[in-house]
Amino acid sequence: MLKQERQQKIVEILNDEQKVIASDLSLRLDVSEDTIRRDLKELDNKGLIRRVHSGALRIGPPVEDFSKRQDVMKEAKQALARKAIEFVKDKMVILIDGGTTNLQFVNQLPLTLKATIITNSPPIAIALANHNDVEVIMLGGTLFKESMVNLGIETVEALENIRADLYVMGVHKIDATIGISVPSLGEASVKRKMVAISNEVLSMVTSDKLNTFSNHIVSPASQLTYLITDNIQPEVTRLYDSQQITVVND
Amino acid sequence: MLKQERQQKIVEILNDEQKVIASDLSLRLDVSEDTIRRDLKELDNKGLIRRVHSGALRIGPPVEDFSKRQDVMKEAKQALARKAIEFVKDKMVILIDGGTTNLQFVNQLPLTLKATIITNSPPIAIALANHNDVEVIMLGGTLFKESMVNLGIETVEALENIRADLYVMGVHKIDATIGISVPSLGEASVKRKMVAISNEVLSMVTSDKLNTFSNHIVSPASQLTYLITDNIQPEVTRLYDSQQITVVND
DNA sequence: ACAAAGGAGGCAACAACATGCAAAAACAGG
DNA sequence: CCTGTTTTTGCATGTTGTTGCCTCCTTTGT
Repeated sequence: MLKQERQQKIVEILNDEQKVIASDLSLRLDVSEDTIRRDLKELDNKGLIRRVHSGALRIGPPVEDFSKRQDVMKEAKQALARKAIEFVKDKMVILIDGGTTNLQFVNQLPLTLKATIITNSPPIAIALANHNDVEVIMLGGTLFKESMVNLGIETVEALENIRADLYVMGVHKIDATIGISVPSLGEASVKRKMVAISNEVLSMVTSDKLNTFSNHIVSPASQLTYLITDNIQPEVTRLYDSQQITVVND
Repeated sequence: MLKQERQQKIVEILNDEQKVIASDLSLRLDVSEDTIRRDLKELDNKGLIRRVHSGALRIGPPVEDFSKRQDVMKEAKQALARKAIEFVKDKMVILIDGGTTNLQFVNQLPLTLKATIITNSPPIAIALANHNDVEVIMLGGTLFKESMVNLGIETVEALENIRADLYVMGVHKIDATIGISVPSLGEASVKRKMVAISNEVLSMVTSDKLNTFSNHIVSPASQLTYLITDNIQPEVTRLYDSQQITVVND
């Protein structure tokens, strides 16, 4: 039995029975109590359950869908996504394009979120299928299979009639002076348009992508409103700060 | 076995079983675990699956009833799909909308197929991610989560400029005299448009859908070019045959 | 306060993983 | 048809993740 599977089961049990005892789980799931405790600790850290002595309690009335919250990403990326979530408010119109980090981001969105989400990435759309109060608008185009996003003039044209509160941009490469760049022309033009029609732009960037660049420039870094990163070097922060970008570190 | 083929299979298995273990896949697909891991990594990067330690998880699970329908009459649907494949030739422009039967259909398409496939269903687009010689064009719209298709005026408008050789229509209900009908208005208008711009129309219909109808009529049955069914009653066949529809039974 | 149960942290065993490399297969161009 | 190149694969290497056990500490209930 997979670890994730086991943790999912714990949450499910907790949804039915509202309290859970570690020693009991150990028998039911056929692992040691130590493992159960570690599971409970992890789930508590994610905010999915509330740990108490001898077991755990259900966190609240809303039934959490666990499958949307699996921990697959590296600690760094998880932290980034969690930070980014804070900038999302109900009733927003949010534009999201592709990328693994963005996918993790939508997986972290609360199921109770009420919003309109516009995306050109089929995997992102599917990941939002369980969010009942999110209206998903899919942008058409030619499927670019490398990164699973729809691109093309149709995509750009469809964006003409749209205004978004927040654009969550997937970033391949970023350099404080050169700007944000991608390896393909099609992606660049769509992203550029998305920046143009959005009030604020947010990007989650792991530190390995900082200070790198590719051949197609999307926009200067200064177009970013929020830069979520796990970088700790203060000079990098200053570099972006000086461009009026809100930098969020861990 | 080709790499693409293998990855395709992994996604399929994951659709059925919602979890997958690397060592298990290694046996089932008869390649080393290293290769499986590389596959999982690639698929994860594309956002098609979610990697976890020791295996991978399905990205969904998609909408509850959508995934439930997956199992129902699966055998029958696969059989129909196999029959339908014969009508697909290289270089065709094929229009496909949603539905589990249609999903089975694209899963059966040979990886070597060279074609343009236009769809308003994100799961269908994703299922085609490994077909290197298929250009996938995704139609935008508002995601209708019940059946996982994009609908709306944008969708209909995008179809204006398109002509297709073959439309593979997902059918909820069909009656020889009443025609083809669906439960929602949005679906009806998109399907109607799709019929209008396609040279030929093919539908796979399991026998339980024959002689049933819903409230929104798409078109008379006579619009169908091919009707693939597992029905064995000759009088039903005659009924459709008399409308110049090519009926294919098992 | 004391005994019993629960929990934290360290450790070892084992499984799963990433990476580099070389052989084999598929491919492209002449 | 042959040759050089790229892709794919399996293996060997060292690394990381997961689990159970152990010890020592903390909480709980009486």
